[in-house]
Amino acid sequence: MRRNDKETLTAADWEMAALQLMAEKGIQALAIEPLARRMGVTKGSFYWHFPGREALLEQALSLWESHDRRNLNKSLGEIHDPSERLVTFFRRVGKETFTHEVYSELLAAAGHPQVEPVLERVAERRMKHIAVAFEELGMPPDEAQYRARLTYSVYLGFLQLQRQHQTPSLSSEAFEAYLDHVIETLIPAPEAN
Amino acid sequence: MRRNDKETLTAADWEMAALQLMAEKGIQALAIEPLARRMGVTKGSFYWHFPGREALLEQALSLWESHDRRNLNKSLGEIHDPSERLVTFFRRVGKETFTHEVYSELLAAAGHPQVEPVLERVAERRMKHIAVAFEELGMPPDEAQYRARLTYSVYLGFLQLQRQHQTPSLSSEAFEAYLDHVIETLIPAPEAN
DNA sequence: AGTTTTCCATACTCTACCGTATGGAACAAG
DNA sequence: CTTGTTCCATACGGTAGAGTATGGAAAACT
Repeated sequence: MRRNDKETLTAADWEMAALQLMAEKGIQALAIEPLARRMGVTKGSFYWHFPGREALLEQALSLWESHDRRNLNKSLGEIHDPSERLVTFFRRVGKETFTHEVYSELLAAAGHPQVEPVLERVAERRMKHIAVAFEELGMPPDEAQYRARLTYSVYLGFLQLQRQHQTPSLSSEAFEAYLDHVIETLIPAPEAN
Repeated sequence: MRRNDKETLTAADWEMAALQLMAEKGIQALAIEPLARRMGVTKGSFYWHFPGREALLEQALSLWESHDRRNLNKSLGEIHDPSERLVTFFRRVGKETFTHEVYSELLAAAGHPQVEPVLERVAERRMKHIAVAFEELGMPPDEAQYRARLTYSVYLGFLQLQRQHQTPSLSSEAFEAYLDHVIETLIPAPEAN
């Protein structure tokens, strides 16, 4: 029998704590000893659950990616109107804060050998998702793909500006006005066609 | 009299080499000892020219920012047609490779206390520049500002995708086609009005 | 009860870098 | 030629974190 109480830590606990730390201080701050201190234990614990830092990062990234994948398919997949689906995509930047904070830090670590493939897959999935929506709005496939890349770039750029504190507060009316402009510019009106 | 030959290093040499290293490996790789090794000297040299790592970074950032500022005012400022000016802004991503490589690495280091203010100023300057162009195209100030932010976000997102190797080669026709789409979507046609 | 796992603490070693202290070669100035 | 200045090398001490080795307490099993 395992001790399932909270007296002892599991590998999953370490992975969650790792994501938490990454969301706050970035991936370069993911170090074993500081993390252990934060969890009230020593690294002796860590090295029992994981062979090393690399493995922890690998698992944490994998955990995050599957969360993200589930979000994409479930939350966004259930919206039938493509126009509304695209709008929701932008609005989600404000919600799901944690997932976005992690993503934002991962973006800063592109070039890292373990992070790079994750970023590539996630961006690919999301852009395909967006391209489909534009096709459903009547765009030819080529244009839909370009528009999807453009749309996703806008999203990435917004995250970057957010990191630089150069974006209006997400719940302000300035943000809403900007969002309206973005939607108007990028998403074709459904009834004009 | 100073020895002006190449036997001895200057502070400017260190700053240039620092930018070079940052462009290649990122700002977190800017360490004194590795940099000194690269330059064929030891850190004894460095600590003669600079009080510490912070000062070097400060100077290097300042150097880069003034380069960037000059580029913005000179290269882009001389183009009178606002439409062409905006197009040129996007096309410059391919040229001026070094400046963009540095910028790309700086973006990854947003949140760094010394980097953050630089990024804010640069983005602010550029977005104002872009907003002016949109105003010259007949947009009301509010909309021009939104469109400028949107345009700059596209640019930032493109840089990010480039870091992830998810952008077509800059000299391919796929890139040209995408660029056409971006221009068509973001920049209002001059003769339609 | 005795033994075996499980989980973690402690105490090392090792590497990489920062910053300092000091000496010394080369050149300039007198 | 001597002296001072410029520029750099060498050697040292200090910090932070990675990974290893080992012991030990507590639970789980038999």
